[in-house]
Order: sequence, then structure tokens, then C-alpha cells
Amino acid sequence: MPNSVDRPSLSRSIEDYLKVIYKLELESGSAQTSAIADALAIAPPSVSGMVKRLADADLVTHVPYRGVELTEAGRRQALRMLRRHRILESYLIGHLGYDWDDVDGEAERLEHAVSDDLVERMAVKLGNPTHDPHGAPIPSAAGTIDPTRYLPMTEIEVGLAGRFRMIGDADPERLRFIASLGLRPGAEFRVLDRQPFNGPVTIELDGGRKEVIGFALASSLQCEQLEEPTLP
Amino acid sequence: MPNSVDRPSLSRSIEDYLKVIYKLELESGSAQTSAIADALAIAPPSVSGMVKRLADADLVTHVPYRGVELTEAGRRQALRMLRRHRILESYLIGHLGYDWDDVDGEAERLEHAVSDDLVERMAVKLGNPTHDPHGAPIPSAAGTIDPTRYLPMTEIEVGLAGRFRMIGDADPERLRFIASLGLRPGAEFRVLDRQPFNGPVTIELDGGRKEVIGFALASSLQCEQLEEPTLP
DNA sequence: GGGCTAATTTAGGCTGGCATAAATTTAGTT
DNA sequence: AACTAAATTTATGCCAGCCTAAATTAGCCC
Repeated sequence: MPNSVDRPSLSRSIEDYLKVIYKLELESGSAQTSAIADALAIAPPSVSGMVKRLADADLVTHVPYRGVELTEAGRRQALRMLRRHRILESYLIGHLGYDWDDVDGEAERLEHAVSDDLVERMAVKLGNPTHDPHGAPIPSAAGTIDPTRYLPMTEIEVGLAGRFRMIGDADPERLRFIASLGLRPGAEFRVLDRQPFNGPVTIELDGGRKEVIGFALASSLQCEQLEEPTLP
Repeated sequence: MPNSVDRPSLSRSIEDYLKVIYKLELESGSAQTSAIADALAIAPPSVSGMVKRLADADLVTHVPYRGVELTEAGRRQALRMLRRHRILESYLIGHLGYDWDDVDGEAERLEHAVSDDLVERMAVKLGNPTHDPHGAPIPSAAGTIDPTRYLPMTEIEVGLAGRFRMIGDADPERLRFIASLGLRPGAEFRVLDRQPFNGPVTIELDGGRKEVIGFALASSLQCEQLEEPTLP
């Protein structure tokens, strides 16, 4: 295998860009300058500048005014960062008593500092998990990731059962609220009602408890539909 | 207590400077520009520039051409870094299977990224240790440190017993070699011979095993003398 | 297809942190 | 007291990454 010209080791900033571009590609299919700027809380012209450097380093391809796309090398690095982040979160929660709503910031800083070796040691201590405590899939050390896509809770048919699988958002308040509803990845529920015009969703949880969840929140809850809809 | 104007949070580079200055003050009483440059592997003019910024930030006092001295604030930050480093080393060795000769680099990078909160969580998991696996004292969270000074093995009187207490050096090969001699912090020994002109030291270890240790190495082994010398 | 708006890029500037080359200070001879 | 070697500082310059302001392009509407 032709080694990729030594590993110049990416800057902290570049690592952040790649992670964000990966997430944007996943969510909306493409990564535009302003979306990257928003996600990183920096000004768009700064992104233009960095995009040039990323393209020079063959981490992304750039079509001016159209956006950016990860190359194979860029995608590999993005997945490496995602693995670091999610292993770190899992470890901090599992072995150092962090709460799931409080762990993102710490992992965000550590992911730029840990060695691959340390990440793998933590992964071993955790039993090589495939998903983190938020339900997100953890890329393998080899760079593969479970491609399963879930449905937002708002798209599960009324009357059918579902399973809450993952929450992408890291906002602590949102996470605390979800936990307070008794919703953790793996939780089963049944959709009792769904109001039109982006209205709330009513679900029934284990033990018959009913909860009403606002549209915005329900949209961020990624779920699996457990029964087939009855044909009309 | 007048809060120190919020915490602007020090740059990675500044943290490294403070750590090095602290060590130099401890070892040789003063911290000179070229010594700092050597320790950080950067050019002396770069140090001059940074020293100016450190002085502006009231982390050091600077007497031109004479060197630099930590202020109270600088010393507090340096001890904070030292605590981070030593807690990290202890944790990596104790909970993640690192070897004592292999842990410095990882801790060196992590110490700039971990939060105080995480450091304290690791400290608790370790039982709030006062010394790290190399025998070095760990500053308390409040910023106090065990001031005990030890003697280099080369200064323990021939015929007397001593206890190996700590090794300051982090060079992996050196550490591996020391471990291969059966020397770990806490090990007792008796000095059988010491040759003049910076010659080697011969010691007897637990179980009667004899080892000859070169001067340079023996100088880096910080020990406690366990018996009083007989008066002449 | 001309014109408007929003997105994007270019131009120019700033700071942190490093470098090299030249000037300066200190300290140790003699 | 003057000279020299070593240490230090000043003067400049470079690069990464950010910024704001101005110019450019894309997409859309009529």
C-alpha cells in the first residue's frame, strides 16, 4: 500500500472543519460555505480561506460558489475524528461518571489531543462498542461506519410502535429534558397522535405513561419503526 | 477574594513555558532565556518575545539579560499544569494500561486539553494520590506541593542505606533501563561503592543483588538517605 | 434577459507563535 | 580598563487562522 506521504498530522482547526463537513454532507447532502461558517461560529470569508487549504491538501474538492465535498482522505480523517469523539464520550460516561448531557464539550477538546493508541485502549476497556451513549454509531478503527439511517419521530405513523435509537443534538438542556421523559436510546414507544402543521407528537411509553413532545424536539429523535403500516 | 479578572485561559504555548520555567527554577534556582529555549526546542529570540508577553500578563517578572521568575499567578498556573500532567500519567498507567516509560508524551498533549473537572474526577478514581508513578509529588488542587527534596544517588554515603524516591527524567529508554534493574520508587538499597571522578555507583538491592550504575544515571535517581552517617 | 438578493470570494489587516540576522549587553579575561 | 566570547534582545519576516469591507457570482423573478 502506498503510504500517504507520512502523516503531517492535521491542525486542530482542520480537524474541526472536516468533522463539520462530514456532518453537513450526512444531513443535507452537501456542505456550503455559510453552513460551515455557522457550524463553526466563524465568518464565511474565513471558511473560504480554509477551504482553499483543505482543497490544496486534497481533503476536500471545491467547486467555487457551489460548496465542498470530502475526498476519500478527508472522509477517512472525518471518521477518525468521529470515532475519537464517540469513544471519548462513551469512556467519560462509562468510566469517569460524566452525564450524557455534559460530556460533549470535554470530548470536543480531548478529541484533538488523544493519540490513536489511547483511543483504542479506551475502546478495549469499553468492549469495542459500536454505538455511543447517545445511540450514534461509532466508526471502526478501520474507518467503516454503520450506515443505518433512522426516521425522525415525527415520521412514524400514528398507531405504530417505534424504538428511539439516537439523538444527534448535543445541547445539554435538550438532552436533560429527553432523559427526564424517560427516553433513552433503545426505549420503545407507540405513537398515539400526531398533530398537523408541525404540531406535537403524543407517545405512550413502557408502563403506559403518555408524553407529548413538541415538533422540533421530536424531529431530533431518530427512531426505528417497529411495525409495518397497514396498507390503505 | 478579588477574582483575577476572569480566566482568559492560557494558550497551549504559554502553559508549556510556565511549566518549563517552574522546572528550571526548581532545578537551578533561575530560568534563563537560553535554558527555556533549550527545554522547549525553540530559538532564543522566540523566547525573548514570549517572555515579554508573559511579563505583560503578570505571569513572570523579567529582568533583561538576567532571566525570568514566576509571579504568584504564574506559579499557581505552573502547579496546575504539573498537577494535570501527573494525575494524567497516574491515570493512564493505573486505568488504561500504559507503561511508566511510555506515558509522558500522551500526558504532555492531554494536559492542555483536559478540564479541571476531568482532572479531579481522575484524581478521585485514583484515590487522590500525592505522588505519581515516577515518585514525583502531585500538587494539590489548591496549589500546594510536597516540598521534600531528595538527594541524587551519587551523594549518598558509601556504606549507608537509601531509598529510591523519584526519577525526574522522562526519557523512555532511561526509564526502561531503571525498571530492568528492579528499581522502582520506594525501592531500598545500600551503597557499596562509589568511584571518584564521576565514576559509577555500586548498590545492593533487596535479596542481595548487586548493580553498578553509571554516574549520569545515578545522578538522576533521587533518593532518601535512610541512616545517619557516622561522625568522623 | 435584466435586475435584485443572497451567497461567496477577494482584498487587506490583525494576532500568536515561530524563525534568522544583526545589534547589544554581560562577564570573564588579562 | 579594554577586549572578547557568550547570552540576550531587537529588527524583520513568515505562516496559520481569524476578521471586516468590497467585489463578484448564482439563482430567481418578472
